[in-house]
Amino acid sequence: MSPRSLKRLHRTELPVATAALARYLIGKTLVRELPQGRITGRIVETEAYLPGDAACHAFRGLTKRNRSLFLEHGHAYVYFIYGSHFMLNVSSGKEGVGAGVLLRAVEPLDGIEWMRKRRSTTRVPGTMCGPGRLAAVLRVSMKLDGLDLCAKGPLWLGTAVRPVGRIGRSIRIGITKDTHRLLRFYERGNPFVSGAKSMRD
DNA sequence: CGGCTGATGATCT
DNA sequence: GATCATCAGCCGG
Repeated sequence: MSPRSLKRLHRTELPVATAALARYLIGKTLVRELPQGRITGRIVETEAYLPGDAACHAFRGLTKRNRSLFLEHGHAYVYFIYGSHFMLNVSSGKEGVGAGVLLRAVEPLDGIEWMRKRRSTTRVPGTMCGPGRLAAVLRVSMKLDGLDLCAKGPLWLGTAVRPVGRIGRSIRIGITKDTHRLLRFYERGNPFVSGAKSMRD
């Protein structure tokens, strides 16, 4: 099920603006190359973190931790939080602009059996719903921070394998600043989207 | 389903 | 010392 038609997204086709990129990435493919094989998933939920947005990690300027957010759009920004989870983001904006898109949920496409072994849970459907679970299954860690997701490598963005459904929009999940902004995007009705039921319709 | 809580460690004040 | 873009487990309805 890894069709030849799966191609890397070219940087020139990625929207530069953060919210536009967050919306654009819904339905696209996330590809993880591992020694054990390839895992692919369909991106079904994202959140935008804009310049001037108090919830964005770049809000207070460049630091060692958030420097990848300032890379040209299409690079990975990975960080560690709550003592146990890695979060995977796609940088947005031109080089020097601190903004990005958090990948919150992916619908499993290929490599599902291997993914399940990675997680010692009895729950089957929610394998990659939620940013922490997503990173755990795809073995995303700080080693991937700063990676070019438009280039051949261990993690990259690919074209959609099937048409995207209706896209919903809501407030972002789990933040404490700038909470009212409608910067979360998701494919409506997709069972792999995280959050409460009301946040999936 | 929805709501709550403790775990856990890097980062910044 | 506080904060934090979360999660699993547990509880009540």
